[in-house]
Amino acid sequence: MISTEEQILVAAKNVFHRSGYAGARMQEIADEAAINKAMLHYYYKNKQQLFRAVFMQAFGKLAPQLNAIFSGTEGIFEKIRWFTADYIDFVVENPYLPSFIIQELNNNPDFAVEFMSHDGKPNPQPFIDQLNKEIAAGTIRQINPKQVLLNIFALSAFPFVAPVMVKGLLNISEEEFEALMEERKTLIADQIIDSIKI
Amino acid sequence: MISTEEQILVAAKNVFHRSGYAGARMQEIADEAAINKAMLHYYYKNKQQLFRAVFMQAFGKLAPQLNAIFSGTEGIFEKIRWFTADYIDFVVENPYLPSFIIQELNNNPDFAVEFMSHDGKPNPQPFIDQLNKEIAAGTIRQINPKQVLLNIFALSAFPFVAPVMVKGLLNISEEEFEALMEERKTLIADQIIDSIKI
DNA sequence: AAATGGTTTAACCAAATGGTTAACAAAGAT
DNA sequence: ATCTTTGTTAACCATTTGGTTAAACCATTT
Repeated sequence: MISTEEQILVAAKNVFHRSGYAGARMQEIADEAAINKAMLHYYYKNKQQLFRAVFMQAFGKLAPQLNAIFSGTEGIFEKIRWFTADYIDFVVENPYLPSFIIQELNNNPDFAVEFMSHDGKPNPQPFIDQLNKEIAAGTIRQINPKQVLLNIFALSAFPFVAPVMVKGLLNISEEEFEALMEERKTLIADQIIDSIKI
Repeated sequence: MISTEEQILVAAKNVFHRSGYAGARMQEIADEAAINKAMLHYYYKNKQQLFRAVFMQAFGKLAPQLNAIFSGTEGIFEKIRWFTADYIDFVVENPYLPSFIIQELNNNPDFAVEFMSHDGKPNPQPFIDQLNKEIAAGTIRQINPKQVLLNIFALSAFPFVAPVMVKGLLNISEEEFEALMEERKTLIADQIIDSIKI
């Protein structure tokens, strides 16, 4: 049997991911957890605290993915291939995560700054240094490392951040979407590597 | 002197873009428009109607950008260079637009399907056909046109969809961000063209 | 100047919402 | 066995929120 506290967290995750902070209702979370609304406040002081727990858990899942590419010891091409495939695999299993995190960071500026100075925040500097070193050594093209990083994120994350728009515009079903994402795991890496290799 | 109805729309745009549908408060919109709350309901039946007006106006600004690349008569390379530069220029002036549209499409599934069957919805088929023709003619590489389209959107839009996350992770100021975007106007196009040209 | 019609306001209302309380049950601890 | 802590519930509360109403305002027409 799963503990009530965890039931709450699971329910809260579902509701917050589905509706965002402002759109989520405490009653809806209680219903989804099949418990009394008062229990929410027994385990978590208030909506903000509950949200914080959900958000931190969400980001806690994503952070290792980012740190892998930032701090690993592998070569750059290796890292890129590895990250894009891993990231897409992971996000297919947790489709609401990217849009949830990005939306809430956008909408709660005060929360965002507090969070951005947090310990768990991944630091891309090692990866940028690595790119600069390769550039200096002449092994890759002279491209702004921050642009490379941005491209990796953009190509990997965008379809999951804007799934409704993407499916709507491309006029594709959920299955076609997943097939596209599968194809993307190698396609993206190839394109990024092509864009930096000499 | 600007009409009250327009004052309301401007204020509503600001508040909705800032806080999203669920987070927006009618009182806040009234305050921002410096009018009585009852006026909102005099000109627009209710919150949903007001939101619809704002959303349609927002998408109405973005649609021409998309239709340009979808239905223009230019060559593909030309189109890509033109679109990326134009899109970034436009979005720098309207920074909240992409995240607003994508967020609301994600959060209001019923609204999304209704909207996706709307007339104004851009149709990418001509562009996809164009890519397929070039592939058949052997003038560009054999790449899934939908992936190309997705890449164009991802690379162009992502930084504006996740500005807080991007600025936070890359640890850059607003000015640096804008400089990056300026650089991106040509960089993105080069990369996409590189990825499809033989 | 009286009537007309659109516009604006202050006050009000019902429902929704986040949160609390007090009683009660279960489970350990003494 | 009894006391104490922890978990759970139903009822309740204060505030917020979207929305309404009726009266006042004001420009134009008659």
